This record gives sequence, C-alpha cells and structure tokens, in this order.
Amino acid sequence: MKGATLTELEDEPTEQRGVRSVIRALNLLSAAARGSRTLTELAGQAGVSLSTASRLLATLKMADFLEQHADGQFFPGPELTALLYAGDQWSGIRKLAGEVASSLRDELDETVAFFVRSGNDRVCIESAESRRLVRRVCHPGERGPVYLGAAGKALLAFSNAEHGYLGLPPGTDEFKTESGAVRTLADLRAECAVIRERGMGYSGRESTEESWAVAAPIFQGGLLLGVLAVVVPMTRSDEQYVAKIQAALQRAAEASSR
Amino acid sequence: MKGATLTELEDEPTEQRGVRSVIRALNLLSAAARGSRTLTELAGQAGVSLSTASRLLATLKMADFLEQHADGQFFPGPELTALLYAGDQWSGIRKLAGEVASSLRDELDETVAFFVRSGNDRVCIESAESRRLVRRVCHPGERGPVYLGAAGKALLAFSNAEHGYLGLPPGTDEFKTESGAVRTLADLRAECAVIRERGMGYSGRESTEESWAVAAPIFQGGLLLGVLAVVVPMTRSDEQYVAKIQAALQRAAEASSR
DNA sequence: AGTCACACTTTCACTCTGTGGAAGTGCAAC
DNA sequence: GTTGCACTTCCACAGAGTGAAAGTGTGACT
Repeated sequence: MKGATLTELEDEPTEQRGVRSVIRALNLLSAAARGSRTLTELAGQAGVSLSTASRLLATLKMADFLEQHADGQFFPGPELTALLYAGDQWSGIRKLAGEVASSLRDELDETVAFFVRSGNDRVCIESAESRRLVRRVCHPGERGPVYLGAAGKALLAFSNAEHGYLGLPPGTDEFKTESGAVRTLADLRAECAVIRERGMGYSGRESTEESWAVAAPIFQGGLLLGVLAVVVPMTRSDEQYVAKIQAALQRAAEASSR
Repeated sequence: MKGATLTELEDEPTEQRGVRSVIRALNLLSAAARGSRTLTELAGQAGVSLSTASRLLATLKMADFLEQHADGQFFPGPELTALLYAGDQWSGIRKLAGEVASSLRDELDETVAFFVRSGNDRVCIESAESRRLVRRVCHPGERGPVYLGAAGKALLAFSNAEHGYLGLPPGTDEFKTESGAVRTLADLRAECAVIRERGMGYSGRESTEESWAVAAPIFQGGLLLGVLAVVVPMTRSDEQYVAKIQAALQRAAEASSR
C-alpha cells in the first residue's frame, strides 16, 4: 500500500525528515486523489489525528487543491486538476498507448498496460484489462521503482540513460524483489544487457508474487516513449503460452514504433 | 498571475489562515508544475526566503511530488504523474476531446480547447493550437472561474446544476469581467438562459481583453461531459467569420455528442 | 420525543517545529 | 586568483502547529 510508504517519511529516524505538516498534507492529498473521501478515512490513511487532518484538509481546500461537497466528502479540486494537466508530459502518447493496449488486449484477453518513466519510477498511464475471471489488474497511476518488474527494467534497458543511473537510491547496490530474492546492481546491469539483446523485458514474481510480465519498448523517431507490457497471473504460465504472448507483444510493439 | 492569488492566502488578515508551511509548499508545487525550475525562481514566485524554499522543496522531493535533476532544476515528480493518471475523472473523455479538438482546429485553423468543470472553475484539459501567426493560445491546465468566458458560462448553462449554484462565492452578487464591465447574478442567469436557447455560449473580452470565444456542450448519454470552445483573437472578429466558426463548432459538437 | 452513536469542528495550553539571517560551500566566469 | 552567483546548512528563537478534550450537529433506532 502506498500510504504506508509515504507515511514512513515522517518517522524516518536518521537523515532529514522533511517538514512534517507538509508531508502530512501531501499524504492527505494523495489519499484524496486516490479515492478516499471522508475525513475519518483520510485521517486514517495518513496516520494523523482527526483534528490535524481537519485543519490540513481545510488548508488544502482553501488552496483549491481539494473541494468539499455539501455532504462533507472531499474531492480533487480545480487547482490540482489544473496542475496535473499543466504538467502532463504524456498527453500526446496516451492516445496511441490506449489504442495499442486495447487492441492487444482484445487479441490475447490478458491485461495490457503502458508504462512510462517518471523520475525513478515506472508509472502506468494507460491500461486495458483482461476479461478473464482470474486476471492481473493494473490501473493507470500504478507506480513502482524502475528497477523492478518487466516494464521497469525494459524502461531502463532501452533508455539512453540520461536520468540518474538505474534508479537505485545513491549508495545502494542491493535490493529485494517482492518474493524476497536479493539482486545486486551487477545483476541488474546484466539483465538490462540481455533485455536489450532480446528486445523485450521479462519478469516473474518480481513486482508482485503472483504474476509475471513481458514488456517491449515503443519508440518514436528513435526516442523511447514508454513500454507496452502484458501482465499475467502465475496461474497461466506454461511455456507455449508465454511464447505466444511474447510473439504477439513483439508484433504489436514493432507495429506502433516509428 | 496565479501565484499572487494563492500567496494572498498567507496574509489573509481575518478568518482562517491555513497551515502556513503547507500553503507555501503548495505554492512551490504549483510554480514547479507551471514551469518554474530553479530554486531562486520558485522562491521568488512563492514569496518565500531561499532557505525556506530549499527546505520545502526538499520535502516535496522526498515525497516524490517533485524530482530534481543533476543540474539542480526541479520537475514534476512520479507521485504527481501517478495522481494524474490515478484520479483522473476525465481520462475517458480526454481522448475524445483531443480528437474533436484537433479535427476542428484543422478545419478552422483557430485554437480549439476542451473545458471541464472542476469545483467552481473551468479547466482546460485538452487543446489544439491554431497555426496562424496571431493566435490565442490555451494550454491544458488553464483555469478560471466558471462564470467568466464562453466556456465557463456554457458549462453553467448546460449542467444540471448539481454543483454549488453558479459558482460565485457565497454572498456575492456582482463580479467584473477582464475588461472591467460589471455583471450581476441576474445578468448571469439571463445569459445562461440565452445560451441554452441558442445551444452555444459566446463571449467577447471576458476572460481576456483581446479575444473572443464560442463554446458548445458535448453530451454523452444525456450527461454533460464538457464544452468545446473555439478561442480567437479580436483581430479576427467580423460577423461572417464569427458565423462561420459558430456553424463549424455546432456541427463538430453535435457529431461527437451521443 | 428521547436517546444513542457517529462524524466532524473548535478550543486551548504546551511544546517542538519551522523560520530566516548569517555563515558556508561549490562552481563558473573573468 | 578573485569575484559573483546559486544554493545549502546551521542555529537560536518565536510562535506555529499539535492533539486531547469538549462542543456541535445529524441521523437512526425506539
């Protein structure tokens, strides 16, 4: 859960702790933008006392980052909307992403998602969901470190590395996958090389225990726009099936690159 | 300028003043999302001392709302991207909006924008810019009160008024247009009636001195999604031209309503 | 009508957080 | 070398932000 991660910033023992009231307010804002509505719910998510939440929410409301309907519920406000759309670097890509994703979904009936790199995270900006009873969902806004999962590693492998290198926190050279496996920076480099060679990223049980994924880059004029990923529950993971999906993904990705 | 309006919250003499550090942080965030990059610039825009700005920006960075490149410049961070795509109430609409806007732009070679209502503001979420030398620009994220301009008034006129009535601050019954003209609440009601009758909003020198606009509603299943607006510099405002644009807009809006 | 439960707001005294001036750092230009 | 600039860190102090508790309002159940 995301709330937890952010909240941790508050009681980070060593190093800088940031401005407390600001961190709390941002937590509340995130929670509201992700669908929490009532004061109590928001306060809970952000781990803040009711009175404090009330005060901070009032501030966010004054600044037009949130609005409050007559029944007391909080919703994203106009300034937040404006901010998000003003800063959106991907508006152009998204249309393409949506089309590719849903046509591939129709072909495979598996969830297909489009990821871009933002800072050191991979963020899903568009997805088309499988219609099967057992499915891996992946909603726009899903976010995680670039160095985990097929999509993230593909973003790393095919980017021209203008960003801070490989996205690991400075000084780190080991990290864990969701299943507990330990990877080193050298592993990661090696994986990226393999991915570049194969033209496609693959991962199993990495960002989620129960699913695997393949991800292929989409280029436009030699520039990496993002990656197209097929995410599948572990319950469907036999060899031929994986091969079939890889082939379809390859085709789709190449068709939409220019 | 927007910065000023938000900053005013800080030294509002009477009534609640909100949590100071939060307001300042939000100012910095707005400024960054709107294109300010360096510490000094951001601090200036938000009216905050350098040391404070530095501390608050560090906090925003820790929370992933901003990221900072190697050269020190600040950019919107992954959490903002995630929020944009996670909470987006308009994701479905936006695709449609983009298509309609750019095809109408191609037809008229005037800037076409798509507005939705968020709180008591109209916000541009998509636009296609005229290619003429003299043009009115309108970027996604542009925001203003609902009761000003063709787009805003069209949003008012065709909505089912579920929102707080007409969007004027409670107790107000007069307001000024950009050109200084004074309007009353009664005027506004009357205008809305006319707009409903004509099926289209019109305004001249209202949200900007130097341009006029027409705006038509887009419905989906009887529900107002937003309005499509053509915004044109005053330098092109003869009668036939206005009529031509109105006709084209009407056609486009009806074609994309269902 | 009366009681209870719940969701939220306001108050207030205390404390610890956030503040801004000044000093420090690092870099690029001259 | 020296100067100027952009930014960061330090620190003592003031007052901003905090949370417990009391207050308000609403809706449900009896």
